[in-house]
Amino acid sequence: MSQSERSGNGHSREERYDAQRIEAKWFQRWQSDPQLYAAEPHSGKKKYYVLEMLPYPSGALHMGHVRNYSIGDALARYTWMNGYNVLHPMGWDSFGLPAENAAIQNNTPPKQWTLGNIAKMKAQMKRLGFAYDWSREVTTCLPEYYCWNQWFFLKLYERGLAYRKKSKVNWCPSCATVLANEQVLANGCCWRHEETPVEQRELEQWFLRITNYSDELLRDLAKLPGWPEKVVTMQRNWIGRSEGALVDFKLDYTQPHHGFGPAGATIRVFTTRIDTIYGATSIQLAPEHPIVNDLAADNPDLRRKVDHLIAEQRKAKEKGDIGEIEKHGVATGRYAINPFNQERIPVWVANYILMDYGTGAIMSVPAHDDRDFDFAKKYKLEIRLVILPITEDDETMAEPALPFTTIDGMLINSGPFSGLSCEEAIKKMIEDAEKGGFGKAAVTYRLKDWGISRQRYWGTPIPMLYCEKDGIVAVPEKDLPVILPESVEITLSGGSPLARVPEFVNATCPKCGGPARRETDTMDTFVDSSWYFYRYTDAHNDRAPFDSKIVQYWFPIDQYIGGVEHAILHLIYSRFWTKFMRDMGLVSHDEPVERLFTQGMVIKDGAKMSKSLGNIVSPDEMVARYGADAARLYSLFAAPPDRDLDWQDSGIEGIQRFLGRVYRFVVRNAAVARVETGTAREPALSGRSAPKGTAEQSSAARAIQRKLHQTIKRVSDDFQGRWHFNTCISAIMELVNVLYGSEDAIAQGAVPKAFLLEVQRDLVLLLAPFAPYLAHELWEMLGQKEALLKAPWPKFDAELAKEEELEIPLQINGKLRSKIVVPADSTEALVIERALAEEKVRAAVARKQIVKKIYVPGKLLNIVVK
RNA sequence: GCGAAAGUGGCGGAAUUGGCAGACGCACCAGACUUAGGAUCUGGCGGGGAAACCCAUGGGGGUUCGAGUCCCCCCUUUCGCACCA
Repeated sequence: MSQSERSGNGHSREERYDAQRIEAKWFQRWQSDPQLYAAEPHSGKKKYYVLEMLPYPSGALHMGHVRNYSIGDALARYTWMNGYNVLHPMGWDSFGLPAENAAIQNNTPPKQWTLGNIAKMKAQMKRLGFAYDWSREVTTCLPEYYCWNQWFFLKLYERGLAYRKKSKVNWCPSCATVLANEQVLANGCCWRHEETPVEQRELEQWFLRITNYSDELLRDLAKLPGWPEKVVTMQRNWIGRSEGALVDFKLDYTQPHHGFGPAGATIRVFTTRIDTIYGATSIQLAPEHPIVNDLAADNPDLRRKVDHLIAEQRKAKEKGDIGEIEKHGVATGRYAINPFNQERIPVWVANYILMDYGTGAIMSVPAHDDRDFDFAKKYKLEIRLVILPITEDDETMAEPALPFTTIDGMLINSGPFSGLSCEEAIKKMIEDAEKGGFGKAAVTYRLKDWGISRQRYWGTPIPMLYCEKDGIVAVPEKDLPVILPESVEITLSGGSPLARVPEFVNATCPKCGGPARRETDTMDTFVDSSWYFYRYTDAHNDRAPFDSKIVQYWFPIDQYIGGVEHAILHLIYSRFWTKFMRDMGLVSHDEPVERLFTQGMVIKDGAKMSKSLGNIVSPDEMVARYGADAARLYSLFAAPPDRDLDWQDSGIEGIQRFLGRVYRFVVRNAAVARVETGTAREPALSGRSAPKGTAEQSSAARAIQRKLHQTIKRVSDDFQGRWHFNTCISAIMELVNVLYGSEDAIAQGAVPKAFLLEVQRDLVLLLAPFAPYLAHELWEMLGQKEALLKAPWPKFDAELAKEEELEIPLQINGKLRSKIVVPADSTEALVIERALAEEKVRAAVARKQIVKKIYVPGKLLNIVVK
């Protein structure tokens, strides 16, 4: 076929790549087979659990979802093709505040709104061709699921891991509910209302004792080599373990007219540098420290100043520039005794001390701490040097620049401890403090217990009752689930909407049979997502959250894929939940997720897509214009998946063009190859049955074969390694370009037909994980009967991928001067001989002395001359 | 302030181990075809220069036969953490 015949009067109708027609056809077929993507319950195959983070059913998928699921779907399909029993489920994180907002705005019940959204998004996912096992779909807002949230809550309560306490909580006025610490942004605003400062309120709340697992959550990060370093670091920082000591400073009551108040006579400080304690020249208390209240009780002037500090701290916290505010404080006029040397040091209140870290009190050592140094300078407090740097020459030990904060030092001015290294001193001083009963080793954490009470309607009811006689009483397991009532008036003020539903609130105490009031708070939705991936393995179990034996088969999750924004919240709660379930005997592993992948954001014009910027790209529109395959392939092609992706409409057009090229090539060559191979006149080119170098193998055919196997390697390697699907898709494009470049040779019959069929088969197989619609269409066109979903992945043959000739760049003194083509098996001597015969090299080397010849086999030759 | 990642053509990006910088795609330019299409095919495309060549991976040094890649200093961007005692 000549070029003009091929493209002459435009493409005939069947040569046009009509994504909509193809995708509609396969969509229909796939819908008619609900078992298509089902995981096998009993299988001798190796299992593979690939999971994408379940979405919140907001109403429509966005491009971030498409990207996330395209990665997971490609992996699932690749894994199927490699013979695994694959679990690839999907579900809905469907409780949460937006449903209530929608209810208020549209007067639609949250359930109806949510289920409607789920239906819409599920249809979008199906249209995009994602291969989910829908028989395992999990919808967290349905009683079949949240029943088990309640069941777990009872188990936590039985084990003392759920408890109720009055505490200062983060209150978002916009959400009209409490937030977990993890849901408060660094700027002190709500994670969902980035402009709304979170307030502090005192409320009775339910907490989960995640801090029981602080150490294990930290330690087991070492068991997660398959997690991004970044996420591991974020979790480590979030847990914030800090090793040090608690030391008690007694208030000095030898001062006239002072007793002590309800907070006692002892100020307990936390320090990581007990070795510097002889340098402590003041005690600094957080403004909200209980002892401050006592000290200010009969001192209105101090009270006023302290209140000012509190207000200032709060304001800074709300503005988000805590850390930026200037350090200042106020002397209380009182003194405390350093238990090591009985020295009286002044007690201050300072705005840089936080009540919610450590003990809310520190010993201030200006010479060896940056902040204490600044503070002491400002208020002219004594700065006493107690640590010297260790130098080579002991004689000339110089005074360091202050503050000297490093721990590689030696103590001076520290009584019996002088002369010890810091490390030694820390050990010894803690021992002495323990012996003396005024201190001990201690570890503090930044991680706090997880407050899960939410004063909202659309969530899992907490299965607890309050009886006038028996107090707090758990709902008996047999009475679960506590059903969330459906006709509830929803407002965003006045506490939980459930409190206004008498049928819900009024209950009977299971202990005494008397009247009881039901808990009207619901659970944080992060409870739902902490264990949902276990439910997928046994989604219809109505006797237990899941069967442990089934979980045993599928867990851990082999690959979890989602956004890095869940690095702390969801991923730390999930780890906690797994450990708690392990301690219950429900599961036997320590960590739920073997490998984690965090994909980058999809942005447009350099900014995150958002309504206000008007730069939203709608998946529906992309699918309608270019097809699902193009949308998916582009989302993988435009950038490596771990980086942000800058969406460009012209880019997806290029992808559509590429799919068209593939389509047209197969349309032109499928039938030819099929018919001819039916007669088996020509040997297949590849495989061991066809010896290389036989006459039938034109150089064009060999070139195609070489490129094919190089492509198989590149694509396969990427699935095993870096997941740089952008480069493996470009590799497939290169293969297609080679096929186009060979069309004249094909037309002349220089490419054996059986091989032509095989190349097309492999091309389709390579494309199948990324563009399933087109791949299925072409697979059928090639006359393949086997199911493409589980057809074996093409095998890479290194022999067939080998180049016969190599182009060797020639450098003179490291500068590229020329290139020569040599047989691939050339010896170094031959390459050098040929290189020296090359004209440009001869000129460059003339009248010069060759100092050195560096040959990198198959790569390059560098001749060093003088 | 601390920690991490990144910085390469007009654009997205490639170069996985120190070995031809710019693969693949977009945009653009030219040509072909013409049932005139926002289709398809072919070719060109970092900068300078007629050419030989020279310059070029945020900037400056260094190591090396050879550096986008390794080392040191600096700049910028993004992300995370942040009075954490």
